[in-house]
Amino acid sequence: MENYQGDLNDIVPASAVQQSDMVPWHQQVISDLLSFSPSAAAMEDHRVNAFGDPFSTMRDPLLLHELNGSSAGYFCSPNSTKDHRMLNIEDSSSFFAGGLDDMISPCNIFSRIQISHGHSSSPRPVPPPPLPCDPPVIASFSVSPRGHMAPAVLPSDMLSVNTSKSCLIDNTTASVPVQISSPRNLGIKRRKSQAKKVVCIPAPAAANSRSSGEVVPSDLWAWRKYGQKPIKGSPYPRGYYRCSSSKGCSARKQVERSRTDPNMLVITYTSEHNHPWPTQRNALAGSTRSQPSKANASSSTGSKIGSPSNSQPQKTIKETNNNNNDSTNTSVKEELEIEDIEKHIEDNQTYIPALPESQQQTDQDFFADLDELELETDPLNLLFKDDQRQNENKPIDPFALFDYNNSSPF
DNA sequence: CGCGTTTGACCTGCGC
DNA sequence: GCGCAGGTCAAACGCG
Repeated sequence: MENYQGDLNDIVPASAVQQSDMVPWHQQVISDLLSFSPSAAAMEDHRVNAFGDPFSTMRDPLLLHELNGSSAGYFCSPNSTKDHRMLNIEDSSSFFAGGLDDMISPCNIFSRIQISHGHSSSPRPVPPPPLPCDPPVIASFSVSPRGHMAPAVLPSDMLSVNTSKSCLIDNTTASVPVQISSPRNLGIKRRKSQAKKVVCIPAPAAANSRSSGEVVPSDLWAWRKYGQKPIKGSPYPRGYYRCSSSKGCSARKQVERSRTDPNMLVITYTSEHNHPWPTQRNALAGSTRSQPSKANASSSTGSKIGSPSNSQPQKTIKETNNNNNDSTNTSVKEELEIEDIEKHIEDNQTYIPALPESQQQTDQDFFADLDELELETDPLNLLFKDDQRQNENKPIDPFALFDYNNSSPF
């Protein structure tokens, strides 16, 4: 945790993106995801060293931007440099003063998912040009070990401003765009100094809700709920999840609804995954059995909570590893990929790694399945489907990251 | 029977 | 040091 470089160092402006400028980001996202290989651990070290960000090792679909500089292409205009992803806390005042208005106005769909970067060290980002559009629906925060959260993009009604260190998600003071309170005025308590990443996403549709009414967007990781607590001042409880993909994984996330905008879910990621992200569908789906999906019913993963001694091998993980990783040769490949990625970064280009044939097959199956899901009523889905049609070689639905298997998150 | 969720109890950090 | 509130544990329960 000490490698975190400051309180709000990991603020990242979620640059507004102009769709026309974008390489199909979902393709890149998925490509990025699919590029994972067993020797990723080696890469993890590389990334940590390179960025000083433990979260850069995570392949969480909601955090997958961390992978490399090219990820800026997900949410940033190609004109932006990789430095634009970062914001130093020291410059936060000017950041909020001058850039927030711009930053909270991404209007295209790509900005609907905004993830904060843990990278730090760069000067104030250049705010993207304001775009006339509806209010953004995604807010992204990064929480430093001291619990300070930094907004990347926030719905204006979810922000208020104070003086400096932490940003409360659900402040209701709408008069000022952003509230930054003192570290002692944290909106989210934390047990210890622990790096967190906060992502706001639109709450999944009711189809994904549980009996309790809770909606839980799924991502590519398997999460197991281990607790739920009512949060003072919020009418909505907070759910506590831990990664069930791997029994040794310490990754956790908290899911709660925004107090000010019940349609928004605030997901706080804590700790990091210590294993490759699951690529197989049965591992991709959320671990909630109450969800309608049957296709991945066999995906029961993880150990029973409170039973770390569970010695039963995790079928999902084993399969994932077998499929993904064969590898003795991946190290070399990854090294090459890193170089390639870096080159793309320098060129401000989007890096789209080529997939091994076998992996492509698997992924195609996966996305082919996803494509069968009923998404026709979701404009976003339609949009992306359209995009897919236009890009035959990009059979990837970016919002599958939230597990369409369960429902459209939007 | 295995696995995930629920939920009350307990633990722990933080502010006063 | 105390109390509050967030975070975690783990037994009970439900579902397939």
